[in-house]
Parts: sequence; structure tokens; C-alpha cells
Amino acid sequence: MPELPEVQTVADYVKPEIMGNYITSVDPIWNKVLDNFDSKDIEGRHKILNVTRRAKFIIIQFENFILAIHLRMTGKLYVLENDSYPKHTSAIFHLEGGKKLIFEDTRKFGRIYRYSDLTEINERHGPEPLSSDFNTDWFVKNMKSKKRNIKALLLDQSFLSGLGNIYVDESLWASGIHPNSISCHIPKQKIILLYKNIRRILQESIEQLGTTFISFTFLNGQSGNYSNELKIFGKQGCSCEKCKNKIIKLKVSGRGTHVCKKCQKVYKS
DNA sequence: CCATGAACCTGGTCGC
DNA sequence: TGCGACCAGGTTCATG
Repeated sequence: MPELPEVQTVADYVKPEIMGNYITSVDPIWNKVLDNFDSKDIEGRHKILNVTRRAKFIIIQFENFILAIHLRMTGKLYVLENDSYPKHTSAIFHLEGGKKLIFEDTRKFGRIYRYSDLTEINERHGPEPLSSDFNTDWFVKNMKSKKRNIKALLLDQSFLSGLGNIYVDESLWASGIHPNSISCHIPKQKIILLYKNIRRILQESIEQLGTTFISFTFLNGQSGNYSNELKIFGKQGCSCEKCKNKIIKLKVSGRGTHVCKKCQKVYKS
């Protein structure tokens, strides 16, 4: 599920379902799901003031604290009204009136954090790619000042937040930059092109409610449609839409990586 | 400072 | 059909 557009989609879906309601308790079904607090720490009745997103966290805002939910690889968050819950439920938030907010997570990597506010998350994360904090001057300056593998750098949440394996591959392909390029050797004009493509691709994906593989449904049976728009991710063996060259898959920065060697140039010196 | 690999988990897929 | 190997949209930690 979880890169910026998918997390945004989940937050946008959950918000009207729970905002204004009260959380009365949390059941940590998986014993490690509450990362830095205990269910006793939120005993009582807490009004949900807002549901937003920061980086890849879903932020639930209360009067005096926030809960930050990270879906990691397989986390899902949705509202249920009946009494049963699925096999891989990691946590259940009980709401007043009988609704439940279900955190389902097959691989159990997902975590819930309690903070007083966004400070700690902000300290460990780079700018939001769709905000004005992320601009071409900042991007050029910080790409040029680092000697990093470009794919690893774009995946680094402390540099820029929200991108993951799909949108990094898509953005680099759209910009004609090979994932094994070194950040400081990419020409300024290419960095500006990459900037524009990151913003365009994320925005378009949010409009399509994100990318959904397999059959995860979170909007009453709907799911994200951006998978239809993918140009390079998962397209190994297919021919490149721009140049008809065969798309290959390799490993970069420890991750499966999709590339067209003909139209993505390696900037290494 | 940077890269790499393992760890955290479960389930799906592919080859034999 | 069965089984092992390998893979998966993320992050953190140890090591070189």
C-alpha cells in the first residue's frame, strides 16, 4: 500500500468516517504494534479533531497528543461497524457509537506512535514533495552537495519524504536518469526535470487514489487506479513506451529496480 | 559520510 | 500436489 499517494488516499478516506467521534480504547492485537506507548496511556475518551498525512504517516489529531500510524508494507486502515475482525488485524480502535477503526497488517511491520505533536516526525523527515518547501533551488543545491546514489537518496525519508520504490522508479524513468547515477553528477536541468516529474507523478497518482496491486479495496470496493498509469514499475520484459527498448529489472540500493537502459542515462562523473 | 546486508513477518509465485 | 527458493509498495541497525 504505502507511499505518499496511497497514505494520502487512506487518510482522506478515513477522515470523514471518524472525525468528531471519540476513541474510547485501543486493543493491540499484535503485541508490538504500539511502538512507544501502552494502551493504558490513552485510556479515556479522546475526541478526534482531524486526520491528516505527514510523510508516510497517517496522523490522528487529538486535543493534547497525536497518534501517527505507519502502514509499512502491508498495513491497511479502515472503519468497520460489525463485531468480527480479520485474521491479520494488528490493532483495533474502539469508537463511540460502536464503530471500530481497524489496523490490519499481514506482515506485522506497521507501527503506531504517540507523540505530543509533529515535532519528532518533522525532525527526522525531509520536506513534503508537494509543498512549497520543496522547490527547485533547494533540490538542486542539496542534490549537488551530496555524493549519493540517486535512488537511495530519493528513498531516504530524511532527505525528501513520501517517495517509495514505485514513484522513485517512475520519476527517474520519466526524467531519463538511470537509478545508478550519482546525485552531484546529474546536470542542473535534469534535476529540475526530475523535480517537475516527482510533483506531477505524485499529484496524478493522488487524483487516481494511488496505486493498488492485487485486490485491496478500501473505498467500499473501490481501489486506486494509478497502476494503469505505471510506465516502468513492474514492466520488466515489456518495451519502453518512449523508445521501444526492452525494460530490465536490476537491484539498486537493495531494491528491485526497473530501468530502460536506452533512455535513462547513468551520470557517474 | 556512504553503501551493504540482515532483521522484522507472512504469503504468493515460480521452478522442479 | 508438494516443497524449497525467492520475492514483496518500508525502515532500522550493525558493519566495513
